[in-house]
Amino acid sequence: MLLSKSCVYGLRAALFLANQEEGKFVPIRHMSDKLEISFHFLTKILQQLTAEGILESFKGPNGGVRLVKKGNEIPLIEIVMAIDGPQLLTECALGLPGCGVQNPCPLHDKWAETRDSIRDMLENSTLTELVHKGKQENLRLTSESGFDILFND
Amino acid sequence: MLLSKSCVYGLRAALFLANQEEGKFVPIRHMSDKLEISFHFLTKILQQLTAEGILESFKGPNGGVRLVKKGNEIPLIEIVMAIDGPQLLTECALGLPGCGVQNPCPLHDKWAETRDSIRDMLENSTLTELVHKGKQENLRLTSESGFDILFND
DNA sequence: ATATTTTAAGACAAAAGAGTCTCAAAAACC
DNA sequence: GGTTTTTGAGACTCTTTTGTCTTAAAATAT
Ligand code: SF4
Ligand code: SF4
Repeated sequence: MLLSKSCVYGLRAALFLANQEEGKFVPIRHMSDKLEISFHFLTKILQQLTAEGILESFKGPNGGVRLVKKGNEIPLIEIVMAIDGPQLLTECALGLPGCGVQNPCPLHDKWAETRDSIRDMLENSTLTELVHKGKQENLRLTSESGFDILFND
Repeated sequence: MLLSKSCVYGLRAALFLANQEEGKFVPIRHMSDKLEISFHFLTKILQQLTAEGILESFKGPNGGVRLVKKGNEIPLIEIVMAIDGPQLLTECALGLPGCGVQNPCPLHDKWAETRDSIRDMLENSTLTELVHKGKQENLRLTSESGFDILFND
């Protein structure tokens, strides 16, 4: 898998938050219900995002979690870096240690292209952008079986 | 990681074989030594490739393993499919089950592009192609620490 | 103050991936 | 025939990822 499960869940939660009223704290429980992710697992993941300064949290009633920046200022790459780290963009297809431009393996050129296209995708898509696209096209964020349309609900 | 460890090892071994005299059986032990991969682990992986008809094996002295087809007829994708299966090209970035064109998630378009670029890379590079590139540019296939240059050795 | 709601932290368990080991089976050589 | 060399098959262990659970701490409300 390109992204870890944690990262995918983090992205889904971030998209969910970007679709909420700005500045409002959203309880993790609410998100875990809507997104069909284990509450405790999601909590752990969002704690990482909080630690990285992407989310702010607030305890107690009316508490929850919210985006620090506006959704249109957060490219997907920020979330991916916070959870999966930079390996995705530094690691190589053949998994050789110490790979680099100065001593590349035979796959380097093609892989570098591909990696760039992955980076482009993650850098040039913001949360808000995807949310808007989701609303316009009535897309879903949860599983097929869930019938729980995130956008426009 | 994009590819599993098994898949990476399988690819490295396949490149190694493509660089050997055509039709010669190469003992797995020899490869595991050269490529710095655990013999038993590599054996298990190559057994998969044999089961998939990508390799032929022969037991006993002078036995070993060899490519069924010529290296220039084997795109990387064949090895990847044999070991990691088709998930890489069917799975989605957000990991939603039942994803598809008819009911896509908001990331679909950009991810589909990226996935295509991965498929292109794997379909349009043959083993021989990479071996030639490796020879021309004196590239390596093993780790930095190993100093064990595969090509031209 | 006390009870309630929420995140924080971390122990714990289950599942998957990576790697090791043992023994069997086939082929060759003597 | 017996020994050696090799792959085949599968049990087993170790590690990482994924997921669950428990307890603490902060905030609120009554
Ligand atoms: S040289 Fe390029 S393709 Fe090879 S391991 Fe390094 S980054 Fe990956
Ligand atoms: S719709 Fe596209 S991006 Fe979304 S899960 Fe399916 S394949 Fe992936």
